[in-house]
Amino acid sequence: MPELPEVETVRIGLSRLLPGKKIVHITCNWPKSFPNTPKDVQTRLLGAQIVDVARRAKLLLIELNTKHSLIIHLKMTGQLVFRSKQQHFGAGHPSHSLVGELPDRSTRVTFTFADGSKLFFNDQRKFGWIRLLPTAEVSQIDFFQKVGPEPLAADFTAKDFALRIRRRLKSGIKAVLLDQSVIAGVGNIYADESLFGAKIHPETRVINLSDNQLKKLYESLKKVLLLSIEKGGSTDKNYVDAEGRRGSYLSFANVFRRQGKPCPRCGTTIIKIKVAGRGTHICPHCQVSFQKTTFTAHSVAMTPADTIKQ
DNA sequence: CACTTGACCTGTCCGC
DNA sequence: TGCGGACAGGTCAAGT
Repeated sequence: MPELPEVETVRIGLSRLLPGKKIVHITCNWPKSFPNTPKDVQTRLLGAQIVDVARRAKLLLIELNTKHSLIIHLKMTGQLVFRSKQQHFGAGHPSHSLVGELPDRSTRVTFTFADGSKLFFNDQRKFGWIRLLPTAEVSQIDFFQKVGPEPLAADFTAKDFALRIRRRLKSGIKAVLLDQSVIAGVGNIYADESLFGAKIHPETRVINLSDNQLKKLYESLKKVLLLSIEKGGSTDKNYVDAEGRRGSYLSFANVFRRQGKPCPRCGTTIIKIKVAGRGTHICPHCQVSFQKTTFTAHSVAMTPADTIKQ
């Protein structure tokens, strides 16, 4: 489930390994994973050298010296694993790698470089994709036209965050966090973790969130994203970094995949519910709805849905 | 407009 | 043991 921290971890690894590499060969056994025409590949990609590796939202951008870029979305089960010539022949794969000999059953695309090293695009569920585009056109694709700001950008303030979240006043806050056109890069794991950190129930309507709650959520979101990047992201089943290593954030997670276990703050058993069509993990004591926290004990507890109906 | 559902896919797990 | 079905969740498109 690569989200911002996982894609950023891959970017950090690839930006150390790939610049200067010259592409000499490409194979693809699932055309939907890399739908460019063979002619495009032949003229725009073979012989190209990698200049830089960048990230925007959950997308990786590999810039080439041919005024073209590769855009890669890992979706749920995508992996980009680099192997040097030594790792590939003779010495075997590195011992720290979670991934065995490559290519394997899930390998969709293989890039071979002039020095004999390789980059493998593995994707068990085939939802991910790679596309080749003129670099000048990258910012024009639909996704980049509508995607929201980077939550970790230095100039992205709590005020910016609140303004963007409040464009969806009637929606539940988790659905809004997951909406890539509001804020870039947040998926199921960091939505749950940031809401827990801010003590907000994921079904709370945005209209019922105070300035202070949104400020807390902004801080909580940035905190979990930064911690996860520090820990190399979250590996549930599939995710690995550019060298095939797992991320360890999930052992620091407070609620995600911890249903049945005690809340680290209050000890109440964490539960899993369904919100916005996603599995959602909450502490039912810490994360109560806005009304329940602001009305006195003897007043009638109203759910956010009740408020909307009135 | 906001929300839900289905599509894209495969591997895993659960119950029978 | 095998089989059907639910589930996992990023994004888009279509339907309510």
